[in-house]
Amino acid sequence: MTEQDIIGKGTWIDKLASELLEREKSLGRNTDLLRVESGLGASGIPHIGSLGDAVRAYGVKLALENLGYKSELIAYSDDLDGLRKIPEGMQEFGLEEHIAKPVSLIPDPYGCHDSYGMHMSSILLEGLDRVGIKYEFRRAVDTYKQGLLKDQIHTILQNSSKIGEKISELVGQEKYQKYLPYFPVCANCNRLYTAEASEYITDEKKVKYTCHDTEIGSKMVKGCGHIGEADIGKDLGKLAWKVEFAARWAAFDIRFEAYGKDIMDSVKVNDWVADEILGFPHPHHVKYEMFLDKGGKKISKSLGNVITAQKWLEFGTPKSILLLLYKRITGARELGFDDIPSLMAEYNELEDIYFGRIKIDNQAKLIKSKGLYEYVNLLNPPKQSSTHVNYRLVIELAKIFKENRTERVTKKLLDYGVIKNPEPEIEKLIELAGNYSDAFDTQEKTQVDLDDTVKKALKLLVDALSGDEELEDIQNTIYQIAKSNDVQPKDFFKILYQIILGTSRGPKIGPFISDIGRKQVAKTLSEYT
RNA sequence: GGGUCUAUGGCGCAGCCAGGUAGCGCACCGGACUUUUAAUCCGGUUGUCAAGGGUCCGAAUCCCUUUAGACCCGCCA
Repeated sequence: MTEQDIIGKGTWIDKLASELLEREKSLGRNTDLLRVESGLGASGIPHIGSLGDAVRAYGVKLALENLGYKSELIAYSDDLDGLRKIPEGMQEFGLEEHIAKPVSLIPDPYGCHDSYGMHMSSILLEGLDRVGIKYEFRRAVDTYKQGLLKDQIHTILQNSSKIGEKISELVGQEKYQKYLPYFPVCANCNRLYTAEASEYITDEKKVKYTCHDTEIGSKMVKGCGHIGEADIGKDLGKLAWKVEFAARWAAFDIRFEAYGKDIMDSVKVNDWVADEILGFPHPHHVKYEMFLDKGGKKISKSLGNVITAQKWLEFGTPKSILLLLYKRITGARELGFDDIPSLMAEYNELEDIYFGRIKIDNQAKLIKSKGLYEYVNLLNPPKQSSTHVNYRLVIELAKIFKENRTERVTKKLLDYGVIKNPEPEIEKLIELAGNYSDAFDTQEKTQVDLDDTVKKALKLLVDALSGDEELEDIQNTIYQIAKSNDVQPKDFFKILYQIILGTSRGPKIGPFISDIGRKQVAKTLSEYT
């Protein structure tokens, strides 16, 4: 790769943006405003994968702007979707009766938003705000209510048999050969999916339906038998996902949307509908893998193993999230909170590369790393490097100091010469690392094999440490005790580290013990004698 | 049935998506430092980068085929 080959900042985001531009040019489309979209689910607790969709779309927007174009991110909440499953941990809210209703018509069980759907969307939007992503928010409810998709729905329903056949051909799903790809909301019981769309009345632009029993997941949901008509210009129903994206892309003039592999089939169909039925060349896409948890299971929106942005931000910085999402897009990834420490370190490394403190010979890689750093800073990188403190070190320190943590850890960092002055950023880091160590400190009482001579030596040490008078030289005391009791000092130190830290090595132990507190250590050690 | 991803030294992984001498962590081994160690320093496993083929001056990286594993879709969203 030579210098002139590099596009933008040299990352996959730039490459994607340039592919998009090339496509737009060959289509001969107007490029005054290139809109990108991200869909937000509103029926479950939004996890980091949902956030990723929007964050990456925003990255593409930044890349387009960097290449000299105007762009905008639409964050679209699918809040006309029906509630299918009650999320884990939300059993006590009596949501059962709301199954199959649009999430925007279900009251917020927490009482803080206008609906269940808005509550869920807000969690995601707050996550976006906290990592610094800017977006234009739209809701399905408003979109339908205002009839913004009316023309597209009309065209789709007129061509429903053609679409039904194509769906069967493309993805093997045959249901739309029989039914319209439109789900009315039953006017009587407010449920979607139970109301089966049988006929489109073209002149009136209404869909005729009958509300009957249906199966959602493995559960039967009762219909009410109501027969009604839904006006497609209102929020009385919604398109099926297989055709809805296409309608939205055309109506909002969307030029880019990323998608997870779980909706690959829907995207395939929607692309065809956009191109062939609506005459709107579909947006450029990029597909990404789902995040899996450490067991290799899909992170489900309705299960308990949810990694939300909020939870992540208790342990890591916003930049650690952005780095995770911008460093690459391909590849299945198992993700857990234990990835946070290495991402924190990787950010510092990128910063060192950016500011020239780490040399990289390969020009292309250098540019790419710098580019990644800029994206993680949303193309607004700081003028100077921040103070780097090893996150893992702070976790270790936080494990030891549980009371007055900020002060005491700060003092240690000053002693080690890691920092020169206390800074608010460092305090924040201590808070994050502290949360991390509190949440994931699985350190149990280590099994240490002690013979009698060692026990005797330990006892002597405990006595010495428990005494009221200050010990001048704890280090030497330990050494003397070991020696005079026929214990190899080397082994004795090792045992102490194992008991106190759970490791076989550690800091110089004398000063360290006085840091933790003599009596505290004496108490810990006495459990082994 | 359809699709996607993954496969790299003993273990865990990075590098691949914009090709340019194969890396990191852990573990283990050898050496240096006569307890006084902030995760000490030096060296080490010569890795057929899953297998086979192709493109290229050059392939872990791009293309095709094969094998194994994982995941997604085939309700709905």
